[in-house]
Amino acid sequence: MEKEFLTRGLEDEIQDLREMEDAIENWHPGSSVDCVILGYEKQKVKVLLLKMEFDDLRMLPGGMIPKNKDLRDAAYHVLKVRTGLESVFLKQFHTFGRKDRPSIMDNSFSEKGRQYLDHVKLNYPKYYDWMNRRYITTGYFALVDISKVKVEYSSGQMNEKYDWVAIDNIPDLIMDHDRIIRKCLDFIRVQLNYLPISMNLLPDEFTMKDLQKLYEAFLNEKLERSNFQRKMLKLGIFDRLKKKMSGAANKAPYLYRFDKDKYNELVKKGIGVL
Amino acid sequence: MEKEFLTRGLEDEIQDLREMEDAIENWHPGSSVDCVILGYEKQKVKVLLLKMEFDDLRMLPGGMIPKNKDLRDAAYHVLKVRTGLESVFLKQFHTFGRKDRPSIMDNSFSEKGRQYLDHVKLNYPKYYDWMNRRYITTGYFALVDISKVKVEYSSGQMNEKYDWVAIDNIPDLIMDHDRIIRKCLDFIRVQLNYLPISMNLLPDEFTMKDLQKLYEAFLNEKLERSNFQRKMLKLGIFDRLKKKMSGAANKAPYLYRFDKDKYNELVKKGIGVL
DNA sequence: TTACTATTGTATCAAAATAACACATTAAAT
DNA sequence: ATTTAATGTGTTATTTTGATACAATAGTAA
Repeated sequence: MEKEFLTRGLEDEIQDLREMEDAIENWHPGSSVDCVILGYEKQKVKVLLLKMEFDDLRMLPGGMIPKNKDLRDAAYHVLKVRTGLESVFLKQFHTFGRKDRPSIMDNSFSEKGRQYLDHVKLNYPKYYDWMNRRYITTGYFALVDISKVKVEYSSGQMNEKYDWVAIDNIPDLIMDHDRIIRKCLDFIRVQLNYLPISMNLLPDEFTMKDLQKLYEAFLNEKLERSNFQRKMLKLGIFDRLKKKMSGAANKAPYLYRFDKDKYNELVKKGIGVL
Repeated sequence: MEKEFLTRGLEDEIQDLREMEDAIENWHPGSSVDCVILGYEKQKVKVLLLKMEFDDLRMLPGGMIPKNKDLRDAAYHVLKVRTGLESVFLKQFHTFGRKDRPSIMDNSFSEKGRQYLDHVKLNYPKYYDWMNRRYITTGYFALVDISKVKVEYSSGQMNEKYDWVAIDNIPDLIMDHDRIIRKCLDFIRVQLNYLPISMNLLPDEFTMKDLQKLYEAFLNEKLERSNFQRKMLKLGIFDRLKKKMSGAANKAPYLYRFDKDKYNELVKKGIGVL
């Protein structure tokens, strides 16, 4: 019976669910974190979405709060489990606490999904009950370099696959995860000029054009090239390197590097966020 | 025994504590809200602080989250109970979730305070236990007109008196409430120009000088008078009224009124917050 | 080699926003 | 009527922003 829902093998799944049931008593009740992990690839801002193993539903990576862990560290843990990254930009942006926030069970599951849930309900009632409650979730967003991300085969649970999805093309998500992403992007847009987005989302060396495209992807509008360049350079947080061997038939652009020290000075002065 | 701690009378207190114990099962576990209720008086920004009945400790007004209420409405409820006001500006600013957030019991109580807590512990162990756990609290701030506030004799609990305290002179507070206030004020300072502070903190009619002093109180710096005036008028959200009969020996300043409709237009355009 | 192309780095100029200061106005005090 | 102190507004210089121009150059095609 169990086997047919379990692509990872019976033992693994039973092991995971048992561990979950045991872990429950070590979790802070009623609270969770969800992470909007953002990257940048092919001139698109993308968000890391998970896909449930037993259904086609997509979700943000999230997790519970261990009783002996800071809320922020719970978010960091999610990030590390999902991306393998540790010291990246991570920031709280909002806490979602509507009374009618749907639980993970409130989705329209496929036949297979429903069967899996019935299975869990029957065999792991404590875990099922725990998941089916109201949660107040705190949203964090992370800015990461996609090329450095190695998505681990994550700690069991109900999801497996993952995808980087462009923010202008988000599919249907479970619960209120679409709202969480929207709120996150609004938050970022408002304080874009005070965030070290190029430090995190771009590779170590990049051109002004790369930087501009990144801004345009977030703001969803075109910017004027020469004025943008002037503004960025005046910030004084970019180091200009040697020329780039651009394979294009035009003047080769300079490469730049984000200067963390100079950015930190701005943060100290109250400009910029960390 | 009970009487000696209870300034409000034995029956009231027992009634309250019993109600608390009964209410516990209707509260969302592990979460709370705290409200930084800000007003403006005598050219000072002030915050509403409560004082415990049985000790000299001060705290922010806060509360639990009823299971059938939105997080935001829980904050609204606190606001209404404490100020009698309903439709005022209220905004979430941060969620505090450190694992070592002190509980309300972790303060250095006076002899009287300790006796009271022992009393509660002995007679209302369920309530005592509930209060002594870890909470993840979400901070909201409200902007209110002090002159319109009528502090109700609040729903029991451990606090009674209240005070409007200038933000540049905050006394010691319980738990991490000082940190919550600091974070709140930082938040406000950053987006001061996008908040309708004059709508809420000032009386209906005010002078440019009043407005400037309010800004200066938040920013903690002097502003240049004529430039400030020009900037405010250009916003187009203030209606100029007749002259004021200022009792001072100088040219009488105009009175202004905050124009909610014009402000709402700005909000629609993405400028300003509601 | 040379001319051409597309894009870059920088300059220019007008418009708008900001900062510093000047000055005439006026309600109340004398 | 005169004085005083703060207000409403104006002026000027400085900085920032927006729009456009133009020379420089890596590659392409001849």
